[in-house]
Amino acid sequence: MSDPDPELAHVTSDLVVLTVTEGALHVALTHREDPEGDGAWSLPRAFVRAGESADDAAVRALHDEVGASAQGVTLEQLKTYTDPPANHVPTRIISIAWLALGAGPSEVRPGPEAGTDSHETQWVRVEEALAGSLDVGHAEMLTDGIHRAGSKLEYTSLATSFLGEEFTVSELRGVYEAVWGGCLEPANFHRKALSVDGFLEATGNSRIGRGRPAKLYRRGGASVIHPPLTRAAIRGER
Amino acid sequence: MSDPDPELAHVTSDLVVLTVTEGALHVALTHREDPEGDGAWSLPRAFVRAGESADDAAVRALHDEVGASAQGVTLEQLKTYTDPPANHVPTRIISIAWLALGAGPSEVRPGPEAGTDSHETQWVRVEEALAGSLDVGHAEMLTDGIHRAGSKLEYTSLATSFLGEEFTVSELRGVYEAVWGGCLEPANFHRKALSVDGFLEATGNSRIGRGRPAKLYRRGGASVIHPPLTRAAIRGER
DNA sequence: ATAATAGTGTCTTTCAGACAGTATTAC
DNA sequence: GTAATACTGTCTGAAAGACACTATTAT
Repeated sequence: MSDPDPELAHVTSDLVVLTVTEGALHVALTHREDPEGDGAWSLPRAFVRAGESADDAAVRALHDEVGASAQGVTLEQLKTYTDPPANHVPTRIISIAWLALGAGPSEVRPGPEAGTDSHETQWVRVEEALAGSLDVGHAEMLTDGIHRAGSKLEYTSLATSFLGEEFTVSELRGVYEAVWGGCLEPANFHRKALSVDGFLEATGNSRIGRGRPAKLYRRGGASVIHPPLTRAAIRGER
Repeated sequence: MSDPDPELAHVTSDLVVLTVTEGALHVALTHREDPEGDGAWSLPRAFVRAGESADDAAVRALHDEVGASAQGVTLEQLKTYTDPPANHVPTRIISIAWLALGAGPSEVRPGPEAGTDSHETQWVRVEEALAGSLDVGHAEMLTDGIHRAGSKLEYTSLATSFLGEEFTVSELRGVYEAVWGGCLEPANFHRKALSVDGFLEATGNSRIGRGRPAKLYRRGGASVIHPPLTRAAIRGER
């Protein structure tokens, strides 16, 4: 491994933090206040410090910039991005992208006076985020994260990470519909979701709404869904 | 993103190069000749140089250490490893692991006199590689790579990457059996593999063997298998 | 009652998996 | 012929998807 020109680089952990609110998939973005006014949006990120692993940095970014603890948050490495090789920055930065699910937006945006420093993190609909001006490379990370989340919904119990302690089958279906971007047959989804061993666990409680009250469930012990909930069942636009 | 202590690191691309020979899954390993005699085995790797992307380094490692061109080789990023944070090396090294499929062992081991420098790369059965003394972290990369390859066989046409230009359905089945570590019902596999649109394309040729000659196929245009070839069909030991 | 949502019954079709049976070669 | 491998036919059971139907609330 004789190598004439190995390069030194800074390393960051960049987070694709996804959540489902109001039936739509949202991503956490930070707004860097550019002095020139036209500040860009970017994913929450943190440099990997000495003695720290990339995981540690990801957890730190989650805490400092999103204001969420790593408790109950699914954190999974997505991919590492090394392009562009050199812009005009003195040292190269390589970015390890992470997918974070389960950091709900309830804690964020505590009001104008509560913020200690400027973690101006906002939850933006993913379509808007992709249409707007994201930092270089961050759009790719976001689409990669959405695709990964979509795949994992099929064969893992990941969808429950988007929800609170107790949830209804409809709310669970809403997660699938938001991430996959389509409609699912409520009746078939209901049967299917309950048929998977260890996916859902009845709590005995109910939630009243506009129609018949829905039973509440918590996530079960299973992490793999078999047979999978296939994306093929999506119908129509939304 | 005020960060008090961002660390500089070297970056390497480490390759998990898998192939199927003699019905068994093999991995390419390089033997570093340690002066103390007891040299360790490690995955082929290359430092990411200035102006180079991690992909470039992976391709270079594939060429220099495995002696394969990137032509026809499926190269896919696996994961980035940042532990251990600091051993006694002055600068930290973070490793981007890649999965490489399709670099057959036919070109390697050109005989003792042909090697320019010591790319003493050998193909080792994965069970042996995992049992032996791999470099720190490389065992984890190898198991991650095997798992990833196994998953991708289910829903992509990746298996054909392990084979040459023309192959029989039995040879294809052999790939699945080697990677998944089990037996598949030949009759059902045959029907299933041929039923997937765009997976296999008949060439019209045949290969004679011990029994009835088998028709030859080349890979078709499809990259996704639907419905998937499920691992659930594995039976028995081998 | 009506609307709305939750949940069940049931029918059809598709497909996986088992395995019997046929085809084509080498010996 | 036998052995061996390639391939086809057919049966069965499980599950997906469609959709009609019942259940339970708010208004």
